[in-house]
Amino acid sequence: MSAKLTANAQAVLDAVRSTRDHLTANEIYEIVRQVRPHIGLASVYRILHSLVAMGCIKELQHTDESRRYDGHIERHDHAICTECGALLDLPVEIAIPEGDLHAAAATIGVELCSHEIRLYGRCADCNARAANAASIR
Amino acid sequence: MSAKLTANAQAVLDAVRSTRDHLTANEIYEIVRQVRPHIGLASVYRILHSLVAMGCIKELQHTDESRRYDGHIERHDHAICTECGALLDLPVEIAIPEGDLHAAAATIGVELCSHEIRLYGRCADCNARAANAASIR
DNA sequence: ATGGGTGCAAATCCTTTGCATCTGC
DNA sequence: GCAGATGCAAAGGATTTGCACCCAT
Repeated sequence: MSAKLTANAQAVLDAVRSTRDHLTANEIYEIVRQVRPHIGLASVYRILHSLVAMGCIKELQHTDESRRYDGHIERHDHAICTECGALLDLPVEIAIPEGDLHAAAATIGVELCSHEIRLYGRCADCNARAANAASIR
Repeated sequence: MSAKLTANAQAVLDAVRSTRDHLTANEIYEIVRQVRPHIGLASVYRILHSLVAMGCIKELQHTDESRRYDGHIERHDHAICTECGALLDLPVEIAIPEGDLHAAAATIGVELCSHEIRLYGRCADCNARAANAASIR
């Protein structure tokens, strides 16, 4: 792991940061390819891993689908659609007293370093789709 | 999907519920095999999917590793070790005002149905290991 | 020249599917 | 006898690895 990014690594990082979406390795590959046509998918994977290790980006877990990456490392929460599986960023922060978090972590001996809240429910798109389907019949 | 479980499905459900650990499909397969030696891995996968669809168990997303299953469907939070990746249940509930959750969900049009808090930090084992390594040198 | 980064292709791992058979009703 | 469940093997995808090559230092 070098402190300085290679051109490939820089391109990958830019791609991940270029959007608020959560991209898969493949999507990132496609984007980077426009700038560095010779890059291989394997290198994208290798670079993503090292960027995660360096803390430059975060790896997310997405229900059905494959691993996704998030270039926005400030703490933020997510909402996950129970219908289509979309993983959305929450633009607002949900506050929890630090003490509560630490106390909970302490019960199982975990040294707390960060946290995330995940909301589950039907996303706007799926709600619309459901409303639509209902009105048709 | 039948309302009544087949013997295979029952065995899978028992296996998932037999522990507070979060098992992978393979681990579940190994356990179920002791009771139903003829079951195939494919059936375990099929059964896990239908149990999830029926809401009997939950599917979790685990950073590095493969999909895992949780037989305890009451709402509970998790802690994830940033070192070894262990996914632990929190025995205590962290309270968040309902209103805050709904308000946050509303900002992106999500119809809230449940939520989960994830704590990130070093687990007890990894802490011990780190302390150990430090004392040796 | 040396070490790390890279591309390619092959390998691996997890999960799903096709299909013929078997089961309970 | 039928519909759904099952086992097996093969397919499918995503990710990783082996290896030779190339580049910057």
